Amino acid sequence: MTSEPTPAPARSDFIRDIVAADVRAGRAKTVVTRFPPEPNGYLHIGHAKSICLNFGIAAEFGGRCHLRFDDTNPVKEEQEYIDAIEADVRWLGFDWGEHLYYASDYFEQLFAWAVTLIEQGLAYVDDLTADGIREYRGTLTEPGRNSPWRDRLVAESLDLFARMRAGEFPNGARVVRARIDMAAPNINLRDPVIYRIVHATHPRTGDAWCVYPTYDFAHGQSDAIEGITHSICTLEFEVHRPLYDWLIENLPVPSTPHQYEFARLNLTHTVLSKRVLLRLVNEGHVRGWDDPRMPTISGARRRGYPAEGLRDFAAMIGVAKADAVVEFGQLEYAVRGVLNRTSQRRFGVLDPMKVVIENYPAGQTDMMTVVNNPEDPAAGTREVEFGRELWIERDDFMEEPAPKFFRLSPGREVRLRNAFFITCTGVVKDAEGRVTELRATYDPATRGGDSPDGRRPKATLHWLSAAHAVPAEVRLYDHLFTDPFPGSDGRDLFESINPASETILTGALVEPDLAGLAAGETVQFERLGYFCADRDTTTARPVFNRTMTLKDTWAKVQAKG
RNA sequence: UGGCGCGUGGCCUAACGGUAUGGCACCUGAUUCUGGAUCAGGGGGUUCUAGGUUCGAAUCCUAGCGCGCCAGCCA
Repeated sequence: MTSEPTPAPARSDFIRDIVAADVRAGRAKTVVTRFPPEPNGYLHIGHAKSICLNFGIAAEFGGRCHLRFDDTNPVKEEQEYIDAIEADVRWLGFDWGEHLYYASDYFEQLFAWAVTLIEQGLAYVDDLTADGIREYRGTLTEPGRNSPWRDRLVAESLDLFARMRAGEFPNGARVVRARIDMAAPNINLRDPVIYRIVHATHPRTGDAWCVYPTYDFAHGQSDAIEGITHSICTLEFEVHRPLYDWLIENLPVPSTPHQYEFARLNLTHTVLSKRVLLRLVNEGHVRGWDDPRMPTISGARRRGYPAEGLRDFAAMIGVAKADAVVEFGQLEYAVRGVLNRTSQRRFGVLDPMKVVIENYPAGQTDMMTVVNNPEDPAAGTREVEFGRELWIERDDFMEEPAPKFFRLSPGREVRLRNAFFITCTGVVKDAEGRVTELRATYDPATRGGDSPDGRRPKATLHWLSAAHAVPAEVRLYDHLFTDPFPGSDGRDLFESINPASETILTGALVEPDLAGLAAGETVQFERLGYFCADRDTTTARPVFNRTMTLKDTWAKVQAKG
């Protein structure tokens, strides 16, 4: 039996502490959270952190988590994004059950509540233009001034709001604003806009509306309608909380949700901003939202990151309020841990070099029994063809071995994994003097990879039978940005896009059965890393994405010089 | 500058007034048919600074410094 790795105990954090205290004190009978994406782009790893937090808390406290699309801005939102977001959340391993909602489901109620506010003198229709509103808003240091329309008759505002809805006015002609305090030190309280005119077709409501609530007016009220107890969002909304609370207090909403903020995720060597990601896609820097280099959930999936790895990562980095930039290596550590125990091993040679075993009979084929996954005995073994002509990795040979290089070189013996010991007896060179082929002898007594006399070569190499290996395309991936902090210090982040973020190898060779690997399946190419069949793969032309390399001590030794 | 928030080894994070936690990274050793994995051990922190309260401060108070967010009819 395999011992299941004990899942990291869900470490507590300040939000879980708050939820626990609320449950203990009876302030929340059932914990209800929500993940509220705007369908204006694909989800990224930062969203994964939020998804794990919201769904995780709901599960841990026996509550529920809603998936709610914050679709209040039809000019930026699309059905394609809605579909992709649902697929990504599901793939990540979470289930919202019956609780799929849209802010647009509440448009009628939201409109009615805006009317309520107007009736109470807590909101008004403003005829100022966008520029006008900006001028009246004041600055960080100077208070704003009241709009000339701030004290207009309630009846007049009501009439105008109805006509706004009826489509009598063009975009931007008027807005409705909450009537709070134009001198408030918190600018979000200086009569924030709660409704605006947008003549655009909404992905769900079509042309039913031409007035749409702003985020501030829609979010908290949607939370209240759904009975959300803990509305968890990122730090940039902290300054909106007083407005969130003001609206909940002044409206006859059915429940009293509270907002809590945590620090969004930042990762080195990449960018977690839908705006920037959209540009990378639109400007063709990548092949799409699910390009394996993208930090999107769909990109991670195509790259070969398992959902469990992303969840482990989220648990590992924790949740706090301090702005943080997590090293990319920590993500890789989490993902590699999952891949190590779940991936079957195979042989793949990225940069092939021919080896001829001179004392092995031509035309003969031997079947070697090879372990599929040393971490998982249940994965069993497979039979791999061995012959006189083999391929090994070019990097595994050095004519003049560097210090600490203990792979193959003339006169040296190494082990071919699960096969035989071979000794390099000679090299063949081309006109420029470059080694193109090796000659070797094998020791028949070492069949299977062990020597009866106890000899233990310092290196074990992966290999492929030249007569059986199949060609494959292998796509190597590296950081999307060379700069660990793209765009910091005012630099243009597009200038630090890594030109070598993708390297396509067309001359790689793999074990024959890999031609049939289904898209999305991951294997470890022994000694090289984890590779996943890309969705472009075909039996005739297998294509693999390198998810990530193995930890490489030799590379580290080399780097030190 | 006004408001809000945040500063704990290279990175992330814990501490809830009782003498700095854990993970990543790094180093060493063991083990190994992947220079992988695993196991064991190790180095590294004047907890941003300066005052104060207290028997005792990373925690509380004051001041300063640094960083982030807010002046969309984006979210």
